[in-house]
Amino acid sequence: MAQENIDKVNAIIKEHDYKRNVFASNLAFNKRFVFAVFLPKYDTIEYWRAQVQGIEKAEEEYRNFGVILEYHLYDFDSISFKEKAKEVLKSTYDGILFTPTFHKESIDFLNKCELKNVPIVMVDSNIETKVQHTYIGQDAFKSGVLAGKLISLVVKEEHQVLIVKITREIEATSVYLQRIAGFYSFFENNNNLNHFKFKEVTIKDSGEELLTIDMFATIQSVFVPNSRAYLVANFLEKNNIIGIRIIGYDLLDLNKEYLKKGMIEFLINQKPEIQGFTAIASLYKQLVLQEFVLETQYMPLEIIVKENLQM
Amino acid sequence: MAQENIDKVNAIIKEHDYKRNVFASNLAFNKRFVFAVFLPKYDTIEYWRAQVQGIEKAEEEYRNFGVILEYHLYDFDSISFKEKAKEVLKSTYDGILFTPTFHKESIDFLNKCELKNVPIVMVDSNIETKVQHTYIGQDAFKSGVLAGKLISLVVKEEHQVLIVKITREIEATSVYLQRIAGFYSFFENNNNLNHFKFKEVTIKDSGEELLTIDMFATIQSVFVPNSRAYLVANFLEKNNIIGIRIIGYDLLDLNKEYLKKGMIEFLINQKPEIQGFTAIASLYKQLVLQEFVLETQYMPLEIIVKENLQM
DNA sequence: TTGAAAGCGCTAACAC
DNA sequence: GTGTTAGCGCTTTCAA
Repeated sequence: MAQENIDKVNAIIKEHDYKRNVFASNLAFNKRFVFAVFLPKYDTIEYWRAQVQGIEKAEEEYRNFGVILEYHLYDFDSISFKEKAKEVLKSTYDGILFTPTFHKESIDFLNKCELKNVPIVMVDSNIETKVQHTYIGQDAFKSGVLAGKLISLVVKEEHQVLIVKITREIEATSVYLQRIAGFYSFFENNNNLNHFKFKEVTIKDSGEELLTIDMFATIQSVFVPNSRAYLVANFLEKNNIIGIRIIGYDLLDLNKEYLKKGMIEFLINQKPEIQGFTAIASLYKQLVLQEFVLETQYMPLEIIVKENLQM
Repeated sequence: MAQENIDKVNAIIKEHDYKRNVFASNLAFNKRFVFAVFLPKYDTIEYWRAQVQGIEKAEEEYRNFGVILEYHLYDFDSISFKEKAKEVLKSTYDGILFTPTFHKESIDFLNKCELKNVPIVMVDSNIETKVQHTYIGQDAFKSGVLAGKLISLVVKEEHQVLIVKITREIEATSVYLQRIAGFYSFFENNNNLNHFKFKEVTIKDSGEELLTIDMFATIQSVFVPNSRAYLVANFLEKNNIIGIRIIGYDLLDLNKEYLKKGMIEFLINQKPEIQGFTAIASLYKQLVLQEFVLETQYMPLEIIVKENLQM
């Protein structure tokens, strides 16, 4: 058809506000949409279990609409990651849901995806790349700023904050570093808060036994920039240290327990279930409904205290 | 067909995990679903504007699926309410979205709806009735408890809280009364918090001019159990009274402004857009997808401070 | 490049 | 009560 006529048709379509009938279209199209879910194994990591719960909810909701998911879940090491990446690339998918757990390997994976021209949705943490993709997750820096604010609310005069970094990853791009940066920036930008002092400790490999009573000697509050707040709470509880306010991240069962007990004051939730659900929904909208979707969807930063914790 | 055969067919359906093809089904059914939106006029009340924004988003999302909305919006008085109620009942709708603004009139409306056997979704506040319906909204009592907690966090030793009731409704079932009940209950259940004293003032008709400087003489914090926190913030700002923490409800533009300025400390958000969206989605799921939906969906209680306010 | 026709899986109307 | 069939609006295929 000549371009001229295409334009004419489009004009008429627009004029009459014609909308394709989704039912007829998809019935005739008669296609299944198969998405790859390429994530860490969730049976070992509670955070990812929540993401997958959201994904499964979406799977159920969209199953009738021809959406099928195939899971490729790796152990939390780069070798397993690369293995599964190969698997994903071998098959032909209509869309890919993925999180950049290992930086270099992820870049590599994305570049290979680009060649196959498959829509990609990235969850949990973003990555700098020219490869076109949708991001659904938190704004880590801002969540650190929020943590700073929350600490500042419960203040007494002289106040010392301990930042406890408990981590096994050594990635320089890690989310928790952005959170800490945001945390400090809050106090820098509010210089009426100069009665705050900070101390940092770093503990490798989730080893609670590396915490010592000395660390908490002059401390009024603790900031744990990842999901391990329960380790600190547990330590303080065991050693009968009271009156220290803990702020942490993520609604893990253990964190929730200490929140209920009052040992943890605040948790910032990044809504992993919603992330997972939204990610699949985003692929569904792009492919099944052929709708335009936003490139970046930041999750709202949810403040959870004992009183608004959902069971 | 004999019951025996029905059972057989159902057994086979189950065995083969047969799922009706939604596309084919709705294409053949070839029906439009028309829902009535029966709410207060949103051009005068910002809270309802947000609800309607969510409704419109759902309208757009589901338009392709045969969903059509018809709006019946009333002025905030019972005469207008009754008028529009009559309108709604005259037409034939596949579903009704509604909020019980006026108690007696709402009961009446619900009873008449029941005769027509139309699915009803109620938003914002619930009502005790035997008429089958879905409720989507907040847990007002719990939100009051949460407000209590938040006040307790920012405490100094001797602390006096002023509860400012600014309202035009006199309904005994009003949401704000449940919030106040929840608020007090928080302090009753935490009797280590007995250094809190409370004072109440009631102001009719959103009249800011009825606030006086005396009211705030010995006050460290203010609880406004509805969306009028901005009136108090404005008064304090004009009179140069500083150091009083305000906690209120709802992300109205004015409230947000004072939150940004630091004049309001906390806002509890009941997510009106999400309520509106969810309400339409619920009708859609019941009718178009013929799915089972939950009878009650409480919105999460969202704590908003300056640092996690979304623009 | 264009036109005609089959058929996607289901519902509703109709005939038996 | 049961079986048959047209047709919903679109995509794809095949023929011209």
